[in-house]
Amino acid sequence: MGLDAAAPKSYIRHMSVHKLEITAQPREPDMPETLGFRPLYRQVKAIFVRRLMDGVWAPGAVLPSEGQLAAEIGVSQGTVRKALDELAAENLVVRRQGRGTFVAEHDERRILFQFFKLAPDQGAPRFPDSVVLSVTTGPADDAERTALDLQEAAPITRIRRQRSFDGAPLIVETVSLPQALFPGLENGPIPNNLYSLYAGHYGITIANARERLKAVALSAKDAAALGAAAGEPALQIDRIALSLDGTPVEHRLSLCLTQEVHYLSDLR
Amino acid sequence: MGLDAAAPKSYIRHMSVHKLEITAQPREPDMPETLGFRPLYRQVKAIFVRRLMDGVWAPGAVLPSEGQLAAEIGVSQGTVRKALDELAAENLVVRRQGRGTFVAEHDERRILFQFFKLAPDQGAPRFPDSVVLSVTTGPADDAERTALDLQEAAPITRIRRQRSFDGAPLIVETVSLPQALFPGLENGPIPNNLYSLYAGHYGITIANARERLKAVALSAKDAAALGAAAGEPALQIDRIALSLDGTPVEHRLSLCLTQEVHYLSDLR
DNA sequence: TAGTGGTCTAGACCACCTA
DNA sequence: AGGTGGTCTAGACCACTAA
Repeated sequence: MGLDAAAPKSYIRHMSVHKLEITAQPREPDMPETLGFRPLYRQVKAIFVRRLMDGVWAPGAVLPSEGQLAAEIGVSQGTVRKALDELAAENLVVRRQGRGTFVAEHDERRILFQFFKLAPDQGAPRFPDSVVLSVTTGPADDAERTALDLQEAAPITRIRRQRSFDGAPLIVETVSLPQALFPGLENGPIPNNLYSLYAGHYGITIANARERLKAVALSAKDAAALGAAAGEPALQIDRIALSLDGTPVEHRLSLCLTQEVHYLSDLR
Repeated sequence: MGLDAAAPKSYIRHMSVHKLEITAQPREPDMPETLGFRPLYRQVKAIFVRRLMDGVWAPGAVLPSEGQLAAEIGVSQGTVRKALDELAAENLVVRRQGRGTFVAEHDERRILFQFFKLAPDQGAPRFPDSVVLSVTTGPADDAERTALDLQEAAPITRIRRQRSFDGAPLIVETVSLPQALFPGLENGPIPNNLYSLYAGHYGITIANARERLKAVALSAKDAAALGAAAGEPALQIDRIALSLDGTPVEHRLSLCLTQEVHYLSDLR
């Protein structure tokens, strides 16, 4: 690690005191001097993200106070603050006035807020029940290779499950995971909250995801899993979930009956 | 207007100099003193939003510099900056280093980025062509009354149109608008970019929107407008668009064929 | 009461743009 | 060259929480 040489001269005096190396990166003469400019607070943020990835700061844990971090890294509290603010904006960290800054957890509250966009037409959003239909392994198919950015035929673990509200089938989905990242997952029990499992058991934090939605007609097989008629319209959700460093680590193809439920998208 | 009395005592000295009144709001004795606390920068932000609503700052215009605004209002540049940063985060304002801060416009670029989430499976996102099928007026139906938070039977203008990529029908939608807010709209020409019309002709800025998605089977009428078969699955998008002050001003019900197109939702 | 994050200020300097 | 937003610092005080 180490902070860029892009830090302005006037701070060098200050920075020369702290523990981080100033890695002098010589620039190409014909490159504008500012092309590689990265603000200090982003470098500090990168240090923090690294600590999250490495498990130095585990989910639920309290971070050191802003003042302590500032002193440790050798920057002002305002710079630490700006770095933490960005992490909070990305839901990687939760700040609570008077208490401290905590590493975000994948509890049901967060998942409901960030990752589960299906809500009942009437009533409050809630977490569905899950029944695992099968857990299988095999080489990645084309869709999985594209989604997960994998080499040909990389081994994949697939979880197929049905999810429901009060016993009424709602979703049938297939979750595809690279075995290299989740070894042995196919042998253990599969909890309802997968992201909590990824974090707790494999040290992989899902940071964000991208979903592509289509309306499709149910196949006979999917219809059977949902107790619906083949050909019935269903909402298809194709999700790619990314870890802290932006690597795609999960592909999920969900089919949802939307008679009494909708997908909520806030355009801000 | 005027800033809260909640401003800390140490700033009163400073604030007594500037032009804004300090409206003393007496508190209930049993209420915690901090319940009504609103940071200075949010009060400043509210002043700016008001100027956007009143058209003092029109779409595309340059705002005064941070320093000028700070001097005018009588707060520090940092406080103005924090207010503008939030407006930029809400896409109400665009900041460009070295140039200035501009009022956001509803040009195609912004709409594509913020409001139009349908993208071709292959190729770059783009704006569809539109053909107006009908413009009608009438009393609000139940769905419109709920969506637009209207009195019973408030008059509504409805625009029904078909949208397509390269002549291939993609969307058939009905846009419902309160006539009170958009008088005479039913008589004029209907441009492809409605939000630009709202802003330019009626001074109404769409700030954000909420969409609810379902998969449905096409009715015979909608299928005809799309050149598709009745019963075919379609993505139904139910949008409520809100103006700067949070008032719902537009309801839009769209039906989309998603064979070669998907709805993109980023989970962050 | 002590400690945390949140707000606010003041001032310096940097990166970027226009002219 | 001059102006704009962007970064960084230093220090004070406020709001909130827990012991």
